[in-house]
Amino acid sequence: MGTVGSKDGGVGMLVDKVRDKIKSVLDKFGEELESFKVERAPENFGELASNVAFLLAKKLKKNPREIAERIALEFEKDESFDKCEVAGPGFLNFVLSRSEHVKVIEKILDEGENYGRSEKKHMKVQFEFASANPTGPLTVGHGRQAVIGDVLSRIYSFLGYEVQKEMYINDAGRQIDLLGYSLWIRYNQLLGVEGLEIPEDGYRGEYLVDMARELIEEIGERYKNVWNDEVREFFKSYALERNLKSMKATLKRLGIEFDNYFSEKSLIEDGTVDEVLRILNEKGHIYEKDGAVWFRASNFIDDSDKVLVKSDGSFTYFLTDIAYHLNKFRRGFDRIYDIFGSDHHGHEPRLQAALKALGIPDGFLKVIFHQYVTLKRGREIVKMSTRKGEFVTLDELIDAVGVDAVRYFFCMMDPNTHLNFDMELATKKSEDNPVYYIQYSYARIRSIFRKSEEKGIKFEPGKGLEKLGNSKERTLTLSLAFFPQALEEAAEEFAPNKLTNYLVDLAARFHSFYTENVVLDPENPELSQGRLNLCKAVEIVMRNALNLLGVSCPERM
RNA sequence: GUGCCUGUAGCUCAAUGGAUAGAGCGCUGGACUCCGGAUCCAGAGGUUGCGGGUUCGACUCCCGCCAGGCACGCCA
Repeated sequence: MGTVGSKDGGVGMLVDKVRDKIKSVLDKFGEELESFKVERAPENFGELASNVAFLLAKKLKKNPREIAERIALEFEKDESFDKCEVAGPGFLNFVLSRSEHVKVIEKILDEGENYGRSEKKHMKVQFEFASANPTGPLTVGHGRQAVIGDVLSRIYSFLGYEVQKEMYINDAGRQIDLLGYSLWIRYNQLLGVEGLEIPEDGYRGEYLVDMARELIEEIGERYKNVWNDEVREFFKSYALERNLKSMKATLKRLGIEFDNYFSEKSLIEDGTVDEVLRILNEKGHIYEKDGAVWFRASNFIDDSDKVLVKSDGSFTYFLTDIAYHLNKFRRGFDRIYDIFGSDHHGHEPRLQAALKALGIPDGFLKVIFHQYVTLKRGREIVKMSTRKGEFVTLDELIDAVGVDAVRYFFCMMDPNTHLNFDMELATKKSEDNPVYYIQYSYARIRSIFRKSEEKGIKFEPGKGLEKLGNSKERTLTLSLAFFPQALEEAAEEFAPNKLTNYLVDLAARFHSFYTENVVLDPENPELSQGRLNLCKAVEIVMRNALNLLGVSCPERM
């Protein structure tokens, strides 16, 4: 099945129980199957279901129903199962015994904040994300990438990987030159110098005017009408530092901090870029044409050759990025995950080609793409562009809807789909908001525990679990057992929305349970204890999940 | 023109080749003298963009169209 796995060799306990049993039955039959499904059964089809009979039927060229019935017989003698039925064309539907359900809750109470965590995998991986050009404030689009990267990092870490979060700083190249020059122009404009205009492809955002104003306070008119190499470097590095600082501050508001920041310029200065050129040259993968140095991408992929060194002698972003990945490889990572906006998708094939040319193994780099965010104010679509300076910044969005909503909303949809973010709706803070729905269920549980003391029912961990067993209790417990599987799917598919979907479902099942069952009933102390324990298990799973999402767990709302 | 992503209920989105395609919002109608009604229960709502193909079985895989987004630079 999965490559991620957990310390029990896969997923939730109940699922493992079924899986192991099926395996042993197959073994008894002298058969073997590479993989088969064990999943949550639809309503009215038991608790868990497997498609194993279909797969075996295909292999043996027999009737799936007959095979399913033979397998089902083997389950009748097993005390861990209350029921095993054949349904439809050959599905196997299982109902687990009460003692198996009890074990789930006991395990969660026992493991607490470690429930769902996997043992160390001794795999060193890196997530690189939010590597926006430090040429202006982070936009909403960057925010989506940052949150996805941060949540995936948290999940992978929880699942036993050694994870490093890194941000690449594009502090070399033409964009930074333009940034510095744009700032110099704003500076001079404020000082009353006439006839200066920011170039067409320069940075026109208001933030540079503010920055120039502060710069004047710091250094006065020292660089008025002065433009030379020294001044250029000064404005470049000043603008860069300031932008970087504000980017970090914004991300920190969202609870995102990096383990490492990596400078593009350092790759030029330490010779890695030259080394890449040398290696590629030795291997015959580059050539000169029109005064530029080209990479033979066409030898590896269906694409045209790409420039590495421009005719003016400067390096392309592509070249430094190759050097960057060579550096990552040498740092000993087992795997690199780059998170890119979809507008960079054309970059991946040639980067992969270059890594291949350098002799870096296939599969070292995995690129995760996310589609961009369409920001709306009501019906009006807000067009975002850093360079023109028309954007709603990530900071503004956080101001408007809060950290929890921002993080949750960026996670709640498949990264591969376009995200419509209606600020008007998000600022409503109404019950439309799934994050409130989930947090409300958490606060409700906390409230029950506060109430329990008032009612004189002291919570006793592990007590009364055998009293549980009605349908709401069972379905809720089943959901708890699926938490590790939800995490695994989120990790394997790089889809934080698997986790948000899991949480909404868990919250709904809790609310439903809560409505039908009185938890604190002085007339039934044993049952009250059982239900309190179930609530505690839900609380633990919710907290673990919310922590991975970076969303807060309110005691009260 | 070429490549990538997307197309599912009125809207926003789910559904590792499986059972009757599911949630939320909105709409209609119900539910606390009781642990938090920011909740719950029920109902209406579908030719999964269109057309072929693969097979026991397709929203899912393959081919061809249509629509939207993105990218096709000696920008990053």
